[in-house]
Amino acid sequence: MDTGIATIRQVSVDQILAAAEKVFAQHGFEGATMARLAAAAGLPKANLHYYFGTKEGLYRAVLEGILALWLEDAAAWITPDRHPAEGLAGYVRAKMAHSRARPQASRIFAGELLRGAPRVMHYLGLELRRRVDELAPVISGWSAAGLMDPIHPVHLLFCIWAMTQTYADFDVQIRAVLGKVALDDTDFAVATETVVTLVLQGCGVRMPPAKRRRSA
Amino acid sequence: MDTGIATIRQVSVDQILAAAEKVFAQHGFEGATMARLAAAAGLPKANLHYYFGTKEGLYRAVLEGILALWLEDAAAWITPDRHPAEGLAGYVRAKMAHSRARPQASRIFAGELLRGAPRVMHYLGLELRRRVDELAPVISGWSAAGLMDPIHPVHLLFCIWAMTQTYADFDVQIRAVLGKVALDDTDFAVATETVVTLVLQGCGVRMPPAKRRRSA
DNA sequence: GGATTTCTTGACTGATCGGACAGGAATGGT
DNA sequence: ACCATTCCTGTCCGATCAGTCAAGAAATCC
Repeated sequence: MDTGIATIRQVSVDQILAAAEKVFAQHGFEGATMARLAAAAGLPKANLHYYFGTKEGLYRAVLEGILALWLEDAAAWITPDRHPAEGLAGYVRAKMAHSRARPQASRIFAGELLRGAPRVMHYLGLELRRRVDELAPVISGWSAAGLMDPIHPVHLLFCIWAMTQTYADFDVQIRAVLGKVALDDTDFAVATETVVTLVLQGCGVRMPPAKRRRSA
Repeated sequence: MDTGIATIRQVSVDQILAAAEKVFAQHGFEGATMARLAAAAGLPKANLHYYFGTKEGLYRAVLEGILALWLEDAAAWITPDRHPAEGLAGYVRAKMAHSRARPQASRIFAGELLRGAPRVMHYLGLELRRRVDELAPVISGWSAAGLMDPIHPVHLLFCIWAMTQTYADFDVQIRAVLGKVALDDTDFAVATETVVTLVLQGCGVRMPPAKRRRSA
């Protein structure tokens, strides 16, 4: 229990969580039934109740896994020691990669927000806000140092989140408009560069003083 | 029936649709129950079935009303005869105003997209795509005329939609981070100017040749 | 003012939901 | 070999769901 070599438990739990991420992303909390969640996990329905108690317990477990994964990029890239050209571009690229690799996670979070976040309100008001309060001064500092235009740092974050996550949340729309069954490497590269350009130029980021550069 | 002075019908239908927009926006399609929809409309449950047949019929009616309202701004602002500084800024401002005035409509649409648009797929692939195919050349034309940087016009639209609609769809998140119960005029003004700046500067829009200007 | 259509309503139904539970199977420690 | 714990699963249950229905009330038409 403490020592926890609960291999069977670990495997089953992971199996259920992975399946639940897909099902909840596709059907939402109310639309997902325990029967479907169980079928997706390849386990009897009662097993899900055995490991997670209730449907909401399972949902929260999925969300918590996502949220833990959710707040890494910003803190890693938006730091005072970086030039904004590096920090903002790196952050946008990381989030875009994230949108491509795990779109379902993003969609579950989006669905929760759409409904007013009834199950993660505490997180929004506390944890997320605390994180933003750490990021905003960094961006303001860049502006004050003359490395970029003065811009409202929090609204800039909202805009970055919106642009990057739209490629995960609303990808049906994007695929429909582009007339593609799935977005390929090129599509994502173009999208990423568009967002990076909008952010860097939009914030009037001056170019950094000639460090190492990758080929275009 | 044809001549249609069906006043009672008209009133009831509008009443139900208005209530349904709120309920569907808050709870989603699966989460909204006919009982709750009826309660919000102040009518017995059976009345909703009398006028709309099924729950999905009501939902589609709500969505269609939204979609009709949805595609006006772009065609009005993104036109070849405008300078991009005027067209893009005007479009962004219009969409931001929209996000503030009718956030619930935006949320229903967003919820539908999140789930893969099972009920409006035809619209995405046909109507929306057709509209975008009309808008993209206008933007490309602006770039070709040297009025702004060359940028992928469709991805630019995706980004504009994302940024403007995030203030409707995810306003819980925004309110939580800003620590506000509701966004006031100032908040929305700052948000709007942030988005306008990101778009105009981000696209490298040259300033138009000295027309009338408002004070800053 | 009687007939006819439109509208309203509470009561009902079959299906499905989340969840409970008890007992059987497998596992692991000794 | 034994036992205790963990894990698995078919079956059941009360609640709630979308949708039905028949009969009453209101409005409309001739």
